[in-house]
This record gives sequence, structure tokens and C-alpha cells, in this order.
Amino acid sequence: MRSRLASAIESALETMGIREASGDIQIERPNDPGRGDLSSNIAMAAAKRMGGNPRELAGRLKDSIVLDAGFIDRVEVAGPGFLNFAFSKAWLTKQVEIINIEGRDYGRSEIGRGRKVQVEYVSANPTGPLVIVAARAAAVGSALVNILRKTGHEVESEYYLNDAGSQVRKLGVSLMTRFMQRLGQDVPFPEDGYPGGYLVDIAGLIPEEDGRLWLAKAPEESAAAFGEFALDHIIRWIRRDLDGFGVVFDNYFRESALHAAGGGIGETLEIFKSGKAVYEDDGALWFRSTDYGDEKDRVLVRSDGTPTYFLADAAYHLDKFRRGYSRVIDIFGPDHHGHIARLKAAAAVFGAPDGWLDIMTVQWVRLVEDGRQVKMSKRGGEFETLGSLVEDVGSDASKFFFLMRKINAHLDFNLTLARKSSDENPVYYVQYAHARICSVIAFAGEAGVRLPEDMSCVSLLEEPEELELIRNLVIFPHLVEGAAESCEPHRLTGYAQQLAASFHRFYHICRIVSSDERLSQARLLLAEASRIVLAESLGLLGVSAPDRM
RNA sequence: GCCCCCGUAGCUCAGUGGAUAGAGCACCGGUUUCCUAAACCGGGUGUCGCAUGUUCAAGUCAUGCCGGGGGCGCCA
Repeated sequence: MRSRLASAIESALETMGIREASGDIQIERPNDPGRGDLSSNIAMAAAKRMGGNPRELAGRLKDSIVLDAGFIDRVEVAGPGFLNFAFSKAWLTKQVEIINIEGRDYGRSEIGRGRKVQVEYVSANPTGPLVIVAARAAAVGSALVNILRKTGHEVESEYYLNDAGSQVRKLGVSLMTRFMQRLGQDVPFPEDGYPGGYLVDIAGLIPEEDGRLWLAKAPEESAAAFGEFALDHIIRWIRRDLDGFGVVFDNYFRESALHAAGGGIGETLEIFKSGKAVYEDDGALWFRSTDYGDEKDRVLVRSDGTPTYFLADAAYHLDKFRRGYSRVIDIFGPDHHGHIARLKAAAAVFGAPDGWLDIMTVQWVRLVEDGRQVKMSKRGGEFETLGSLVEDVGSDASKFFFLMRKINAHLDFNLTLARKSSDENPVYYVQYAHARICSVIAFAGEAGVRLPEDMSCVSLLEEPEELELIRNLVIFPHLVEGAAESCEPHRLTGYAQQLAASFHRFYHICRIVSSDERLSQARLLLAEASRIVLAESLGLLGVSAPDRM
């Protein structure tokens, strides 16, 4: 609808002999609905370019613009030179029909057509259960995947498992210690170990014979054996927790695969070398990432000959590049933001075009209960996990709360509010609207009113609450595109609340099932259109849309 | 010290360079013989952290400062 209006403005400019301003045409929504449904700043922009009075130019534009009265039936000049347009009632009510016909495909867009995108998210180290910030990343990442798919992108989601390196060795030593303690041996817990109680649990699962066998090995092999056992269990937990959260990945990529023979580390190093981006210092191999905008150079191979985490990460991104994605989006936790510059530098060495790698960071989450921050002691190994959060407030409320905020802002997660299954809780407010519609449709069916095949009755819709609801429905496609382009899923939570409010208002004022059958059908179609868009909004967020509550 | 994010109503936060800056919560009051009251309606005096600049137009962009959080390892 915007492009339709934009081209009308463009031809009006052309008839007036103004060519140079057509690139300045912007269509937006006035923040005060009383001004109209769409507005353009073109007169101000063009007047600026050519000199002259914006209001006067707007007036001339208004006279020469040719618009189908079945689309827009009111044009006004306002303020400093805005052109405001109002949809005709016929066009608005027609949209109710369109939504009913398109169903869940309403709002589908082709802006991502031909674009293959990878979204990598969560990717938390498998050295412990997923914590709250990982839950936030999971909610955001999966919603983004849905939104990109809705807009025509071909999307693959991936979890990068850091199942190699010194952290895993530490994990092995920690588990080994727990196992020895289980055997009654008085051994101190390592200073830099993982103190969480979950390792005590895992130690309890080790078959005693196996454990004794591992203990008998050389220290390195011994740590590796315990480490593998721990990884195995923790990865299973992570997948189970994500599953319970309704988050599914297309692919899990293991760092260890990169370290295996022919796994990509060696080749990556060669590419760095042939790009003349490498030098030796102190016995270590360095990447001159400062040439690519990083603040300091980075070690690729330590003086003891082992590759760094960064080299593996670079190899991983080379692998992504070779897989042919037109764009790769990484969602990082707040503790990884220092990696952005060096990874982009690596991508540049590999020959990736500017903007190929897009890294978003999700900021910290504070859990708040009864107005006070919930203490999370990582040192004591006690922390709130994704699994316990879902158990506590449910996955729908968790996701909705995570998705209410911009990702780059710190988030206060109000546990007290999220737990409430009452009107104060925004997620229930939206879900209730959906359930209410299902209930009305069922009630109407019992009363003999069904969704009609012939939808021409929608032209009967004319109450302010009806038209206002339709106005909220028709912005959905544009909203989804905006959320996709900006990678901002949180726009949809705000929209869902606004749409739910608009429906509740309509429901309160306009009785749907009445003795006027045609009007009842029209209102039923409007309710169904609202249900479709609500269900789709919630679906994109990964939140369920219940039929009853 | 350097880098990133944030600073908007009592609280938590929305706000694609546009017109009179919004929502939820909290608080007070009202609405049900009727399709789900988990709903609806009414009640807001904000230095948009401060300053300078860019612009026809700045909460939004740029620079500097102040305040809060985070990151700066041959750990991952």
C-alpha cells in the first residue's frame, strides 16, 4: 500500500515537472491517527531542494495527485507541509476479506527472496547448564529466525558448541575431583574448577568401574575421559532445556570437528598467512587484526604450538563463509563483545563482503523478585538456569518478557509479574484476546452464525472501533518487514499488545453475535482476521496462542 | 586508560529525522439481566542526563562532558 501511494506521488511530481525529488519520497504513519493513515514529507523535502514554500507545493501536489477513491479518499495538507492520506472505508473493510483468505500467510513478504541467512545464537559453553542470559538469546534468536523466514529469507539456525580447549580440560578435572570425593578420597577442589553442584550429580552417574579405570590413566588422558563424560551429559541437558523452551536448532556445530585432522584450523591458518596478515613474536603466531580495525593484534597459535579459541572461531566462520550464506548473523552474549572486531577482521581476510557478518549482542538480564534483585552467586555455583525459569514462569511468559525489550538494553526480568496468571501480565493479556475470539467463534457457531463464503458483508463494518481494529491489522505486514530489516523482534511484542487492546475494545463495544445475521457475519470475519494476525504475531515470537484459558 | 551498551513519567521501558513524546505496572474511581471481567472506561505539570553542533525539522544524527553497566588473557 505504501509503494502504491509512493508511485502516485511520483507521477504527480512528474506531471508538475519535478523530477529530482522523487528519491526523497517517504511514506510514514502519522503518530496521531486523527491526521490520517499515511503521510508524506515530500513537499518539505522538495521545497528544500528547489526552494519555495513547502505548504504551497503540498497544495499543488494535492491537486495534481491522482488516487483511486477506492483506496484513499481524503488528502490534506497539514502542519509545515505534510500531505496526509486516509484510507477509504471500502479499502479498509476489503482487507478483512483479504486476511481471511490469506490466513497465516498474511504478512508474508518477499524482501528476503534469494537471501540465504544463517543465524547463530546461544552457543553457550557446554560446561554447565544454560543460564538466564542464554535463555534471552534463545528467545531472541528463534524469534528472529521466524521473522526472517516470514519475510522470504532462507534461514538456517545453528548452535556452536565449544567442546574443545582448556575449559573442557578444566571441566574434566573438576568432574574427576568430584568423582574422587564420591569415592571418599579427601581431595581439594581445584581453584579454577567449576564448583556447581551439577558436577556432583554427574559424578554420581559415572559407573564406578569406568571411573576407576579413567583415574588410572595418565593425567591428561584421565582429564579428557572425565571431560567427555561431563560434556556428553551437559550437552544433553542443554538440548533438553532448549527443547522445553520450544527452541530448535537446524544444526549443532562442534568446535572439536575443527581441531580434528583436516578440520579447517590448518587451512584457516594458511589463508591468514597468504593474506600476509600474520607475524611471529615471542614464539607465537599473531594476526595483524589492527590492520582491519581491531584495537590490538590477536594470537592465533600459542608459543606452545596450540591454536587459540580465536583461531578455531575464525576457522568456524571460514566454514560458514564457504557454505555460501549471503549473510551471517551471530547473536553474542554480553561477555563476548570484544570478539566482534577480530571476527570481522578475519571475515575480511577471507574475502567476505562488507556487512556479510552481522554481530548482535544481547545484554545482561537481572532477575527481580518483589522489587529486589535475585542474588545469583556464580562463585558458589548457584544460578538460575533456563530450565528452572521455564519451570517457574513457563516458556510463554519467559519468551514474551525477553522479547519485550531491545536486545542491546539490560533487562530487568520481573519474576513476580511473570508468575502472575492475571490481568497485570502482558502475555496473558494477548493470549486472552486470542482465546476470547476462539470462544466467540464457537458461540456463534452454536447460534447458527458461521464464517460466510461470500465475504461482501464486510462492507457493513463502520463503527469507529471496527475501523480502528482494521487499521491495526493492516499495519502487520509492514511491521514484520521492519522487524526483519532491523533485526528487532521486540517490535512484535508491542504490536501484539496494541492489537489485543484494539480487539478487546471492539469486543466490548460491538456485539458480534446479534439478530442481524449479515452484520454478525461481518463482525465474525473481523474477529477471525484478528485471531489470524494475533496467532501469527505470537507464532513469530514463539509464544503459543491458546484456544481457551 | 581504551572500546561497546544504556540514561525518556514514581517503577520497568516503547518511540523507522517529522506535527501536541507514548505503553505497561503501581495508585484512585467507575462498568456485568448480554458472545470469556484474564475485559472495558476515566484520572499524567516529563529540565527526553548536560552542552554545543548538523538540519526546513533532533528524544532520534555528530562531537564533548556527566552518571550506570559490561568488555579489554598466548582463558573459552
